[in-house]
Amino acid sequence: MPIKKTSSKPCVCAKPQAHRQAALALKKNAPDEEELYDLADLFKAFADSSRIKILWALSTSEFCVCDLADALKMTQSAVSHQLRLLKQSRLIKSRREGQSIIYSLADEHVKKVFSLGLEHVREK
Amino acid sequence: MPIKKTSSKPCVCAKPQAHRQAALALKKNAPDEEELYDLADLFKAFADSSRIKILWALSTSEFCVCDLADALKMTQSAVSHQLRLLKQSRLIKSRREGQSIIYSLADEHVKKVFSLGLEHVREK
DNA sequence: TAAATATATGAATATATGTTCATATATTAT
DNA sequence: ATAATATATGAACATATATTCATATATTTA
Repeated sequence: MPIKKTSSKPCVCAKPQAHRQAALALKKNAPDEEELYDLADLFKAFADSSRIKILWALSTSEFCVCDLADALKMTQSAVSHQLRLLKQSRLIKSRREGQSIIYSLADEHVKKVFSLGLEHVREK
Repeated sequence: MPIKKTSSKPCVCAKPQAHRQAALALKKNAPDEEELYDLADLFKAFADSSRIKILWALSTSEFCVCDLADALKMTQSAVSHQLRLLKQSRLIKSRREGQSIIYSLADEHVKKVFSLGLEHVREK
């Protein structure tokens, strides 16, 4: 990773005093660096329309891979790759059932995030 | 955009009947294609650690660009580029105040999404 | 008006990521 | 055991994107 150059010097902006105090408060109260990375990673899982579709489908019912592919008009391979990412993000879980692997949501968080997001999108 | 090949034929999976019905229900009740794209786009705005940091900062206080850069150890240019994306996503707003442009959250949705995400990340 | 400060932006670059293709692995049926 | 079916995965490719660098624009100050 390259070394990030910071801005050369603090600006003389409209609210220097207020911002200095706010910046200090930031450093004290902010979630630590790692937690913010995890948070960004969580949202990355939702940040692709293929995965959104998969998550939406799984929020209505569990599915095996090929039925997901069929319902979402995606190739089996593409679905499988995305399922792997979603599982790594702990958003979904799976179990084997004969030849099939059945995928489902890991918990209720996905539905909550989903509906909150939809709320925002629909407000406009 | 390339033509997506779908899986060649429906599988004979463990729960064909249940999944056929679920797939049909999906097509009837799913948010339309465009809405799902918008939803993915919304989460894309949260899906980068630089933007997450910016949003976190703005959830505690309004800031001008250079104070943001200073507080987050980013270059002024990088911050400005990201602020543009966040504004396009309607997550933040801005006003001019003298030489400075002051940025702040557009509404309470960001905080809600944020805290819901943190909840998930912290549960593990 | 000229200089200084704050912000925005286009081009270039490096990196990340989504899909495809080919193929490997695992389970079931014959 | 062999064939068929379901899923997973590595490599290659195309695209998206985050940052940097140089510079443009806008406001304030001298």
